[in-house]
Amino acid sequence: MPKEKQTTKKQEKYTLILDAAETLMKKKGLYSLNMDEVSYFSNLAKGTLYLYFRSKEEILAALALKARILLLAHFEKAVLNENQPIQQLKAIIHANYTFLKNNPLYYELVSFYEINDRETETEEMSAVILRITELVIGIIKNGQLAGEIDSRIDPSILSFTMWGMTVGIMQLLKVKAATISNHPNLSENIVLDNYIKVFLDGIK
Amino acid sequence: MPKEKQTTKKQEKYTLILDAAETLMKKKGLYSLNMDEVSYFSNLAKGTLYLYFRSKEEILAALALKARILLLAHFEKAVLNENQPIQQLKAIIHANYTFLKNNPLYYELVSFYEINDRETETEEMSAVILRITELVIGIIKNGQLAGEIDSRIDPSILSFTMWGMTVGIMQLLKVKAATISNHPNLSENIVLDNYIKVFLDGIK
Amino acid sequence: MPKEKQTTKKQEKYTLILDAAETLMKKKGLYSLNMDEVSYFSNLAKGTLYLYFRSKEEILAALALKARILLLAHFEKAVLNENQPIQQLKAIIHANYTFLKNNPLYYELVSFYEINDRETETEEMSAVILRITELVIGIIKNGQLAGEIDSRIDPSILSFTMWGMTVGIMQLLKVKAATISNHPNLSENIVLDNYIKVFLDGIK
Amino acid sequence: MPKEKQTTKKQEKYTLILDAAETLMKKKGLYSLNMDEVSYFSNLAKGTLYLYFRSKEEILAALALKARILLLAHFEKAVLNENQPIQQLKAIIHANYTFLKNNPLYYELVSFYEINDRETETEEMSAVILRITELVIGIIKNGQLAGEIDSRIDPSILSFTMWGMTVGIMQLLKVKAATISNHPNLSENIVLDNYIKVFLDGIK
DNA sequence: TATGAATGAGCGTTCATTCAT
DNA sequence: AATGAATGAACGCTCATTCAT
Repeated sequence: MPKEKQTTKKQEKYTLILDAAETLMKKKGLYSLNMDEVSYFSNLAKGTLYLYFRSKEEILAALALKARILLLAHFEKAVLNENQPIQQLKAIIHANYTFLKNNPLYYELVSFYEINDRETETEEMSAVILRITELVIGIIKNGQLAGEIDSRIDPSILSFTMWGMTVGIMQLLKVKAATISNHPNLSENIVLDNYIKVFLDGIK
Repeated sequence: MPKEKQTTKKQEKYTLILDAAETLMKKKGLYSLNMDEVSYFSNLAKGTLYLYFRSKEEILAALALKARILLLAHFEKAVLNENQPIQQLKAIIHANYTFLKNNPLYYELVSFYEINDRETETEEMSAVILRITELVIGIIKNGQLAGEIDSRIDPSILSFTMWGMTVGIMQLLKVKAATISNHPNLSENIVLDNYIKVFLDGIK
Repeated sequence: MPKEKQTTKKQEKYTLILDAAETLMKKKGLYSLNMDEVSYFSNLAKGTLYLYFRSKEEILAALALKARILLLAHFEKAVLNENQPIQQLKAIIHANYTFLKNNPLYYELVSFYEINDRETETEEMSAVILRITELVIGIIKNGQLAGEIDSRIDPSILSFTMWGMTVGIMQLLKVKAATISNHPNLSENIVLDNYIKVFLDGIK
Repeated sequence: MPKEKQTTKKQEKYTLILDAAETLMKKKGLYSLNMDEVSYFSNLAKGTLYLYFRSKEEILAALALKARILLLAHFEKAVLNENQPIQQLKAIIHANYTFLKNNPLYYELVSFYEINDRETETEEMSAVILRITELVIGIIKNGQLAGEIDSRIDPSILSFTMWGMTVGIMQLLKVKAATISNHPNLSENIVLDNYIKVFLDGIK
C-alpha cells in the first residue's frame, strides 16, 4: 500500500475519533466525555484510540485547536465584509458572539483553554491565537493610520486587551443568560452593544 | 457546657474543614479536592465532614461565598480611599487585580461560579454579587451626576458590562502570565493600565 | 419521684421511639428506616434511642411484636363474630386479608419475621404466634367435634398448615397485585375466595 | 483467536462471577453479598465485574433466573415420572420441597423475587414462571378431563392459588424448621403431607 | 495496526453505634 | 437519664490507561 494511502487512512481514523468526541460533547457537555463512549461511537476499539491520541487530554486539545481555527476563519470572513477598521473590529466582536451562539461547544473549548492553564497547550494552538492577534493588530494599525483609533495605544497591547474583554463579555452572556432575560431593561444584544460602544469609544 | 461555647466549637470545626479544603485546593487546584484528603488534613473522620456540610459541593460553595465576601470587602475598602467616581472605578479594577494576585484560589472560586452555571449557587451567594453590582452602580451614577461619565449609558448595564470585561481581563492576566512576561513590550501592569484607559475613555 | 411515675415516663419514651419508627416506615418502607430519622422524629437524641433499645434491630422486633399482637386481636374479634367453626376459619382468613390491606406495614413486619429467620425473635414474639395457633387449633377441634372438619387431621398440624398457606396467599396477593388486576378473569377477591374454597373443601 | 473461543472465554468469566457470588451467598446469606468480595473470590478486579454485569442487582437477577430455570427443570422432571394428574401435582409439591432442601439459596432467590416486587425482574425471568404456571395449568386441565379435579374451578386461578400456598408452606418449613423438629408430633414431612392432603382433597 | 478484556485506585456518601460530657 | 458530636468501615460504581494477542 502506498504511503500516501496509509496516511490518508490514518487521517480518517483520527477524524473519526475527533468526530465521535465532538458529537458526544455536544450531547453531554465538555466534562463528561469518556473514552468508552468515544470508542463506541467511533466504532474503534478503546486501545485504538490510544494509537492516535496519547491521552484523553490530547483529544480535547485537538478539538480545542479545531475550535480556534474555526474561530479564526470566522473572524477573517467577518473582517473581509467590512472596509473600515472600526467596522471591522465591530464585526469581529459580533462574529465572536454569533460563534458562541452557533457553536457553544467550540466556544466552550476555546474558553476552556483560555481560562485554565493547560499544560497540553501546544505551539500549534498558540499559533492560531497569534494569528487572531495579528489579524486584530493589523486592523488596529490601519485604524490608527486612518486616524480612527488613538495612535498612542500600542496595537499589540490593545489587541491583547480586546481579546480578554471580549472573552469576558461572552462568558457573561453565556452564564448570565437567565439573569439577562429576566431583567426588564436587559437583553443580550443590549449588553453586547453597550460593550461595543464602550470599547470603541475607549479607543478613539 | 453553655450553648454559646458549643456554638463556638461547632463554628471552629466548620472553619477547620474549610481551612483544610482551602489548603488542599491551594496545593492541588480547585478540581482535585477530595473528601478523603479533607478528612485527613482536618484530622476529622470522613463522616464528620458530613455533619457540617451536606456534600463536597457545599464545601466548594462555602469557600466561593467566602471568596466573594472578601472580594466585596476589598472593593469597598478600595472605594473608600477615593473621592472621585472615576478614581473609584479605577480603584475597583486595581483591587480586583491585587485580589487575584494575592488570593489566586479565591479568585478562581469567584470565576468558577461566574463561568459555570452551578445549581448550588445560593441566594446568599448571589446577594454578594448584587452588592458588588450595586456598589458599582452607585459610583457610576455619581460619575454621571458629576458629568464624568456619559449619562446616556444605563448604569446597571454598564455595571454588568464592566464586570464581564474585568473578569475577562483578569483571566487573561492569569492564563497568559507566561506569554506576557516573555513579551518585550508587555507586562501585566501595562495590559491592566491599558484596559483601564480604554474602559474609562469609553465611558466618558 | 415515685418509681411508678418514672416507669410511666420511661414507657412514654419507649412508645415515642416506636411511634416515630412506625411513621417513618409507613412513609419510606421497612428497609429504609434509619436511626437518624428516628431520632429526629421522636425529638430524642440519637444516644437516647440506645437507652431504650439495644439496637435498631430491637426496634424492628418491637414493632413486629406489636404487629403480631394486633393481628391476634384482629383474629380474635373476627372469631367472636361467628358461631360456626367453618365460618370462623373463613373469618380468620378474611381478617388476615383485611389486616394486610389496612396495615400493609404491620403485615410486612409479620411476614418479615415469618420469612427470615431473625435471631432476634424473642419468646414473647413466639408466644403471640402460639396464641394464634391455639386459637385456630381450638376452632379446628370444635369443627371436628361438630363433624364439619375431617377428624383424622391433627389439629395442631392443620393449624400450622393453614398459617403457612394463608401467609403464602397473602404474599401472592401483595406481590402480584399488578398481575392480578391486569388479568381479565382475575381479581384479588376471586383468588382469595378460591383459596378459601379449596382450603375448606380440603379439610372437610 | 476464533470468535467461538472468545465467546467461550467470555462465558467462562460470566460463570466465574456467578459462581463466586453464589458461593458467597451460600456462606453469608442473600443480603450480605458485596462486590468487593465477589471480586476477591472470583480473582477478578472489581472493574471487571462490571464488564459482565451492569450492577450488583444484575448478578442477583442472573442467579434468580438460574434458580427459576432449575426449579422449572425439577418440576418438569417430576411430572414426567408420573402419569396421573393428581400424582403429578403431588410430585410438583414434593419437587418443590426437595429443591428447597437441596438448594436453599436457590429457593431463597426464587422467593426473594416472588416476595419483593423487584423492578429488575426481566421478561426472561417472568417467562420461566409462566412456563411453570402453564405446566401446572396443563395438569389441572388433564385432571378435570379425567374427572379427578373439580371442573368448576378455573385452572389458571387454581394454578395461581397453588403457587401461593406452596411457596407459603415452603417458607414455613424453612423458617420454622427448629420449631417443627422440637415438636413431638411434628416433622417437616408430616406438615408437607398434610398440606398435600388438604390441597388435593380441596380440589377434588 | 488493531483489539478489547482487564485493571484498580479512586470517589462521594451513608449510617449504626459509641462515649465524653 | 440524656445528649449529640464523632466515628470509620462499608458500599456500589467509574474510567483512563495498559497490554497480551
